[in-house]
Amino acid sequence: MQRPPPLPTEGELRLLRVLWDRGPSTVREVHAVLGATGESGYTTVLKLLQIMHGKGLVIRDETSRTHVYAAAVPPETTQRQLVTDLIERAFGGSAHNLVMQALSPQVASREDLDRIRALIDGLERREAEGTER
Amino acid sequence: MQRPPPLPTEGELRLLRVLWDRGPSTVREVHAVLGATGESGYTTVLKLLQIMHGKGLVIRDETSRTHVYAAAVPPETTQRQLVTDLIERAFGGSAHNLVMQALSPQVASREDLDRIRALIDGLERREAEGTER
DNA sequence: TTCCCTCCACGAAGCCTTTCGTATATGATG
DNA sequence: CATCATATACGAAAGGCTTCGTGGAGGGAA
Repeated sequence: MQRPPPLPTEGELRLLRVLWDRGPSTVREVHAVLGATGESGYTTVLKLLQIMHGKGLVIRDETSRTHVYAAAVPPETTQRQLVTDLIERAFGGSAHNLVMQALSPQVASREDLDRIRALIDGLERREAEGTER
Repeated sequence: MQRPPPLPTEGELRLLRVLWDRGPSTVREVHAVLGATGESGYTTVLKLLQIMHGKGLVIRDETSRTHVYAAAVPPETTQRQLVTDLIERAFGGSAHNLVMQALSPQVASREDLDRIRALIDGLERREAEGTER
């Protein structure tokens, strides 16, 4: 039995996002993507991926000499954990309070609000149907 | 001119929540609240409050010998910063993606969903009126 | 005044995260 | 086989967070 991986740190999350975007990747590939933006040494990326492997945040294929890393869990799972954690730490455990802040115009763009409304519409419709039957 | 205070760390947020709940408080009072739950040494709380004062996260009244600490910013401001930060780090900058995760049943309770729907209803109504005129 | 209790200030230790330099192994090339 | 480029592994340093021990100052009680 294996416990779920811990929450990723700041830097780990940066790498995870690359792996989620690209799918399984070598260290060099991940480094190339990051080099475009934040700049990080090659061995730094390598070390971090090794640590993440130790934590169970990523899995890797070692059959070829150049290992291929992949995220161990889908983005939704990690994102849900992060949201849950933030709700717990900063919003007294209430998802409602968090959403309220997320909907403030300083945070959500016009497009965000439109899409969120559509989301809620769908949610309400599905629930209404469920209630009728 | 003074820059806004940085994002609070985990431990700092714990103390901030006490100050937001209680209003201005002495070290001893904050410590008493935390002692009920997480258990933290008195000097630990003191030291952390001092650091937070240095960072501008809290203000303090030093007129009496026992200083009185208060949060420097209202909870909404910090919460908005935290949400924005998380959206940036984990959701590719899209508030919509975050709200989607927050609305998942594993995160939001039935009460949360009800209240969020009411929130959206109000938001839509206000916007509809604005559109008509 | 003297004693004692409470409070703040300071410093240091332990831990984690992040970064990178260096050493070692592997495979291709001549 | 010797050489070179590239990959991984290892270790250490720097910085930040959290914790607490100790020292010294202040104010009330005897």
